Amino acid sequence: MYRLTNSFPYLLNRVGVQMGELFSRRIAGYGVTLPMYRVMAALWEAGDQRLGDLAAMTTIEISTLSRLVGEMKRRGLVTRARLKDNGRTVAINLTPKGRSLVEELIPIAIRFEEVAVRDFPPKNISDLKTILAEIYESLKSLEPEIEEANKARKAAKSKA
Amino acid sequence: MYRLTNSFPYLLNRVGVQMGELFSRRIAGYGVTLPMYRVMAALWEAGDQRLGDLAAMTTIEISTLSRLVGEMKRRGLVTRARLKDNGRTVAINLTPKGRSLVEELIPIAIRFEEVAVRDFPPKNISDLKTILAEIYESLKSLEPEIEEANKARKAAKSKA
DNA sequence: GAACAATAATTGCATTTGCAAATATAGGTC
DNA sequence: GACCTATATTTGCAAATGCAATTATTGTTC
Repeated sequence: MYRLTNSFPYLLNRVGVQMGELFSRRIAGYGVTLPMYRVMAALWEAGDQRLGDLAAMTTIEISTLSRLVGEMKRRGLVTRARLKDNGRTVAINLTPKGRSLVEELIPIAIRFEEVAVRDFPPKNISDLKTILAEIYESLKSLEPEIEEANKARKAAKSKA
Repeated sequence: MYRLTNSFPYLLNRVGVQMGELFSRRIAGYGVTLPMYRVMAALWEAGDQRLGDLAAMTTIEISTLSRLVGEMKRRGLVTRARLKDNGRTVAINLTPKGRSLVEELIPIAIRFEEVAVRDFPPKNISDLKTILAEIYESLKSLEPEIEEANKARKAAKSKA
């Protein structure tokens, strides 16, 4: 018998939402939101990102991210500039201010993660991380059947 | 060296967002959103929920959920009624229409989960689920230090 | 090199979200 | 049983979100 509360997406989402919520509250005093932190931490790891890449990296929808980066630029946390050699794209980077801020926040993120995983052997956690990364990749294989299902429905509708 | 992309919340969030996005698209043809599915699946598992309990179960913020349930009632998917014996609370349930709809959608959710986990031995997946459930519980222990950190900041500020 | 297609980012607009305040009801307390 | 407090839900309002359309630039074809 299926139970939502034992399903993988449910368990996943619940932890994700909750950790996000707690972390948001923890960093609110620094004047940044969770999505802002994610952007800064992504840039800290790999700077000079284009908007689209940053969107893929952070799983933030691109138009949302465009505006978010705009706000962060206004606040002096990041730079954004069209490239000389390819004016379609834009390069986003941390400012020194953004860098020093994210370097204050990262230890808090590390602390949160430690608390989350402390009851489990490191091996389990690293396995878990590997599984999560691989599942992410394997989700791509669902794309075709989504299209197909929707196409089928559409066809049925236009016939009706 | 810390890397966002190897952090637990990052890997978690990414899979959660992506699965949600794909599932949303898959069920869009049925005229329901992902949050609506979650509410229906929660009620299918355990009906006659109060709003607050349903919020806790689904990790949907309570005011958002209040409106969502209102919309779902308008669409004939759920019932909502103040209790006779305790008029503060409301009882939310699936209608027959909501029930038959969610029973169409659950197999799709099962299918998605199967695809997600098919590359791993069941033992690993059940371990993973256990870990996720336990992590969720252990997050509660972060609450006090969030309060404390914010209190400390506040005190420092008022002194300045 | 003009016209068209493809890629990248931004913006308009309607919807969704979440905090805080308001409302509704129940449970003490004197 | 009036008054205060606690609990549960809803609503006002401002901010965030995401789709679709638009803008900007590059690449391709003739």
